[in-house]
Amino acid sequence: MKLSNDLSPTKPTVNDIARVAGVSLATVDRVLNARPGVRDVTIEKVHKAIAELGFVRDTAAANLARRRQYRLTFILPETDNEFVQALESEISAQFERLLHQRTRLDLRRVPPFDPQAMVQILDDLTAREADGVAIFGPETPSVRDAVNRAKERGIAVATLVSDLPSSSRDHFVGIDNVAAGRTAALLMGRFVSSSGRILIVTGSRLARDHLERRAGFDAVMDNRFSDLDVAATIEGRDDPERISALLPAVFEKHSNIVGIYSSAAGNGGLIEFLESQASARDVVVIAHELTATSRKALTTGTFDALISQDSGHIIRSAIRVLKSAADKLPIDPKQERIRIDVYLSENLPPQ
Amino acid sequence: MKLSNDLSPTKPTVNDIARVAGVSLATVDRVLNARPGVRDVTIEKVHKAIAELGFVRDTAAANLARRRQYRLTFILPETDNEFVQALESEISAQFERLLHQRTRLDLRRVPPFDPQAMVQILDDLTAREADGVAIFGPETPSVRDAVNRAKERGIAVATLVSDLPSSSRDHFVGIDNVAAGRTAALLMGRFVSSSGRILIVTGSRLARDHLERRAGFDAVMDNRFSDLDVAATIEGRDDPERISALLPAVFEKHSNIVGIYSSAAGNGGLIEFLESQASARDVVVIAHELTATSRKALTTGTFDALISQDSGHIIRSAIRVLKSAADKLPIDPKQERIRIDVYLSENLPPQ
DNA sequence: TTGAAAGCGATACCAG
DNA sequence: CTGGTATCGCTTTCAA
Repeated sequence: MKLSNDLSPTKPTVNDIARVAGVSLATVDRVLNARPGVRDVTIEKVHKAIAELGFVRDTAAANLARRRQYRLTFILPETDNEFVQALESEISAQFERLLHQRTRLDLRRVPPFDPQAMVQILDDLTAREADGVAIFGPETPSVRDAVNRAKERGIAVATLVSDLPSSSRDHFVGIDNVAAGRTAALLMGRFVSSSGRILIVTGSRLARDHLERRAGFDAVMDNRFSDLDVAATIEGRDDPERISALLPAVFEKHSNIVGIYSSAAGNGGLIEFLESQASARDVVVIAHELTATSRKALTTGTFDALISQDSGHIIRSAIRVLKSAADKLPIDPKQERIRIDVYLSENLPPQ
Repeated sequence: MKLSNDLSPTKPTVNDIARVAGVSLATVDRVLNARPGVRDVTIEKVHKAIAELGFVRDTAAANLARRRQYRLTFILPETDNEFVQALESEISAQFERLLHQRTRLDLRRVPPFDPQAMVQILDDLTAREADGVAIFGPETPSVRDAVNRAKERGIAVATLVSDLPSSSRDHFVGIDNVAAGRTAALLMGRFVSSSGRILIVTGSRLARDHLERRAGFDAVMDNRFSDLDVAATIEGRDDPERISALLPAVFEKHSNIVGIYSSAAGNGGLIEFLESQASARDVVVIAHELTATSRKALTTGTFDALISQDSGHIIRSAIRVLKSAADKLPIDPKQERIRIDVYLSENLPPQ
């Protein structure tokens, strides 16, 4: 580590380069920004001076001179799902702050699980009105193609929460959902004290995140906890009403349910059912996302653990990542890694 | 939410204020920076213009004009403890990046658990050589007083990992260690399958973080898992050799140890002992901090869970917090909250 | 192809 | 007390 200690190690500026290379400021700028109209020999001279001086451009000054404005668009599903609401509220929290940092955020909502609506907005977005776009939506070929078209128009694209790995998106902001499912399974296996059946409540078959969680969960269950049997699945479509309506039949059919893995949204319906059902008192329940509802369920003991991803981190990361992509600058992978958070009743954040 | 959509909402600048208030740029600057020598009526005029236009100063431009340099000093214990090493490596990772952002980092090391050495450095630090200092050290009255003196000299102070709540430090960057201990106990109680004794390996009685974890752990054990008995404690002083030397006697004395809570550093010694001891195969082990060593132990099954705090987040947060304190600007509490991470073998970050 | 000079939004020195 | 003006580090016309 070379944590130098010089008190005034004056960093080289464009002026220094111009002087050393024996050219004008304008030429230095042309080379720096790869603008045309400079002879190769001149380019060489400038590059040499840059290397020699160890010059790194001051982004703040550059953005000031350039009057750079970042315009970022978020496209989220229009739903009252608490996790999505949390994402929205993080976006508006950043809105104010970023206004004073040359960054303007725009939020669009599309009907959930509706690929066409997403495609529509994506296709209507021009590079003039957005430097980057972050989307949270279904994984379909049409969406993938729209993403690729947006990229070709010069718009940076990030996928949020649920990835579109087949597309040319710049970055995925979210967790490894297979690992999240595996983590849920591991906790389930260790928390359940007797053998029995496990019930899974999934979301939609169009959502890659839901599918991946399910796959991870099943894999660990099969390999490691053979005394537990994944016996039933409800496709809840993130809808609390639907979930609470479907649950009674499942519990009637299977007598020995010892665990429930709620891998998507709509936890309200699950909680309502569990709290009205004395026989479900000892069932181990593991769900996703820390929200007001799930937090309460964890506190009262209805839920045993939560697998989560930090909505604030996701939004801040998406913003940083899109800015970097727009400027073709590298990111700090460590800072942008979204953790698979595990919450128990004792490590909940304050409030 | 008012996510406006104007394409060019030209933010007001100091020039606009000067024009509207009918004064010069210099006067606007005086008022903006609360400099003396301006009549009250003039101040009023300027303030009115500022409010009217909704002006917010562009920090980047201000820092450019001011040639603002942030000088931040980190003081860490000089130890080969992996967690501290991770903090150091995060500091040097930021060093390069920040060099191009008008920020210079300086790292000083002091002998561990040595209050006087810390006091010395703190007292020698002048406001000219540091805008802020982040310290990770023991909690003693002498350190507390030195922190207060540094604050009085105009240096921003943040405590890292282990707090000094009685001092006038600006901010604590780390986790709630009582809650961390409680979380460890909850996992312990749910993972252990039979009744028996629990062994605790602590660090130092001078370290507030270790004491707090211990208190949290004991509280939950007592209240919630009465079939488990915290029967023995080793004061490991973060020293692997010492820990592996002390363990055999404890295991000889107590036959039915079913769980070990390693609440401090020095995990290497614990792992060495456990892996050489066939009888310890089924002991549930919960330790702190994700490091290369603990990661491996979690992967092989020697450890069952890890309670951790993200070293990258801690360093980045300390930097943001100290900068804000130096500028007397507010922070984003949500972004600065360090999470109590729970790691199981399935949710380890890649690599 | 190249250079001179005028900003970007704010600060600070020097007069008056 | 107040104003004019150079400057920070970089970009961007406009001419040459």
